[in-house]
Amino acid sequence: MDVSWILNDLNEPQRAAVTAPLGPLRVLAGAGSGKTRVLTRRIAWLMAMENASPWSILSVTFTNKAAAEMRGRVEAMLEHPLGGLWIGTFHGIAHRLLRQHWQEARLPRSFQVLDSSDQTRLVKRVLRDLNLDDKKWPPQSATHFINRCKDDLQRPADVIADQKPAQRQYLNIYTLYQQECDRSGLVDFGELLLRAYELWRDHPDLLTHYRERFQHLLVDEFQDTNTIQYQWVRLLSGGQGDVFVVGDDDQCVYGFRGSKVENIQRFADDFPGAQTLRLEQNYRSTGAILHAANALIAHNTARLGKNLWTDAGLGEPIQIYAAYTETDEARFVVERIRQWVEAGGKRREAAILYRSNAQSRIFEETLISAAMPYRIYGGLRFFERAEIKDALAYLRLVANRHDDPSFERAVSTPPRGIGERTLDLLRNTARTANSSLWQAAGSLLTAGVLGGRAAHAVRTFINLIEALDHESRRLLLPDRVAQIIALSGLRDMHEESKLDKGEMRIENLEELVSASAGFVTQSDPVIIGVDPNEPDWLNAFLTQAALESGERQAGPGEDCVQLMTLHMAKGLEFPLVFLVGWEEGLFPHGRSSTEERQLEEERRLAYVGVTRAQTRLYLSYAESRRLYGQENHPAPSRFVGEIPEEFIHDVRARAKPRIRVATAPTSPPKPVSGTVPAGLRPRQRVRHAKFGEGVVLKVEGEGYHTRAWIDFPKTGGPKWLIPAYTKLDIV
DNA sequence: TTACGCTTAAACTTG
DNA sequence: TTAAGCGTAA
Repeated sequence: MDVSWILNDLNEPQRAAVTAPLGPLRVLAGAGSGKTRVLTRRIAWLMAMENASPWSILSVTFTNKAAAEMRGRVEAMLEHPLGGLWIGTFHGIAHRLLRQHWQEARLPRSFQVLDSSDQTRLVKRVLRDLNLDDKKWPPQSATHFINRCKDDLQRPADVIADQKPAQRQYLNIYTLYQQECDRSGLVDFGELLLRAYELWRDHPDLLTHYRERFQHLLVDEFQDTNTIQYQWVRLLSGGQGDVFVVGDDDQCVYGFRGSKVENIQRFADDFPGAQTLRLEQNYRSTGAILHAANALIAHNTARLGKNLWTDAGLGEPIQIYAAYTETDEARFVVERIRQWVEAGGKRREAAILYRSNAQSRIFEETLISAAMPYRIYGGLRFFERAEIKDALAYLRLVANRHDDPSFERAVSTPPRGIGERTLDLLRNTARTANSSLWQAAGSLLTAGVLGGRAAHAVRTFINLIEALDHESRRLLLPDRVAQIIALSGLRDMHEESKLDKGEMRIENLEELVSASAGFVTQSDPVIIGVDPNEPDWLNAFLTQAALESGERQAGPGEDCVQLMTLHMAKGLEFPLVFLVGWEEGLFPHGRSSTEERQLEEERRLAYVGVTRAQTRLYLSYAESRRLYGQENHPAPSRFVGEIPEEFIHDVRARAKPRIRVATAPTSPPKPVSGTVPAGLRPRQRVRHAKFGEGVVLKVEGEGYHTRAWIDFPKTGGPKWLIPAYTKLDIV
């Protein structure tokens, strides 16, 4: 059988990975080494050569974007649709399982998915119920505690009761929070994974069924898995079988949300017979950029070890700019982008990458005054906007009266005369009766305990929701959404608003209507798990809204400079990259610089940043920075000092020696391999791709400025070559 | 009950 | 600096 269409344009290690025999396999894929390509080709290989049906393949990614891309690439390659092939995020797949087996998972049939802000609201309510001061017990910390427990497979009963009273209190919060969720049929993101795990753990028959079905398991970005995701993979595969995981331990930058770099490291122990392959050839960056990245990451300990190399020449040196102030830094960056564009480059080829979102403002201002189009990624996403959340609260309440977080939100927007006092009464009633707020409202009305004005307001609200449901029930989803937005009074509220934001909010609400229309036309009922005969589109749409909080960046074609955090840049590449704000306290972030573990994560982030660049890379820091209204004089980041001098060009002379902050146990940078200008001596024999073998006659200059007079007897005599720009192999 | 001015605190982020 | 959260006035 002809498999060249799968294997052509793959290098040797890539080919080895794609064609590896079935069994546990770990592919350590460095930045820019063709990771996604290997994954998609592996799927094609399984189907072509291992006779795998699409039905038997499960491919897991972390983001919806990655899942969509993977699906698209596989479909394009195989030229037919892939019914039965599951490609999705961990959460998406878990959700699908729970919809299918809601009874075994002990969930109500129409359970709702909570997104993180819903979760925070619910936690706040629990804090109030427990009479806890949210100064002393920040809702964020409580939420974090709950999520970390779930990430680590711990139900409240499994949490080891610590002596520390703080732990105890958080455990109380967790317990009550979970009771609330269970009572209202609400499932947060961590719960999706935990329930799906327990579903299999507690139902061996189901587990067997899925083990038999999914013979081939593929996991992308394995370094970012947390404990439960890792255990879920183990459970499904039974510790053996065909498990193909791809990742790069040097790019694990999500430790703060539970991902464990150890998972990729211990894979070989937990999956007996596991093979490891390394993809180390980089197709993205120049030699100088790669050497710098290698040297930087070599300061981390506990790595699996990997050295990226490239065929490309050394390229330009990395340019470091020591700015006077943050304003000067921004001015410098924008000026260099202007030059890039003048020289024929595209604006979209330039990326400004920073550690934290607060840094974007100054660049934004500078870009505006330079009249240069730009796009900032990140920030508020579509489904997280307040006006959208308001509308969703009404939709959810229509779908499920007992959704308390939505009740609370809808009842007070737009203001309708139901305030804190009445709400408190509702909450107390609901808590004592162990019922939802909706039920509490009903019983308070019949009991006649509410004052005249409050009673009227509550009754109006109840009637409104009932009316929204009845009058829109027969409509198609988009019409239904539109009607609910209109009748809820949300639309009027924004129309009457004097702020100019009102107009934009109405546009967003309209966008929500078209999003629902698009959802209906584009979704396959089977994939999203609704009954094709009697589709509950509203519920499915609401789930989608929580699960995919909207990566709908207004994308159309204007040529824009790209601004984003280093985290968001993972997986992307740009010809021209600016890594800004490399200052102690900012990067590494002040909260991370004390603990070695966190510091290493920061360094991995630096590594991710450097390896985003294809041809030209700038690093910059400000000697003086105004931060939170205060003047600061930070030291340059220790990471600057970890990049070898020989790959650096200083745009402005800096004070030397370069500051090297002593870091605890670090291994010395490994010697760089490949095309280093050093090491050329007269009489040395070298090989050049075009001119063949030659002999070095004379070497002039040092480091970047080395040039060599080399005699190529077979191809027309001696030539001046600059090792920085051409690849020379020493024979 | 709602609206406005003062105090406070400040990472990264996918589902 | 700025955005969000809280206390007080209307």
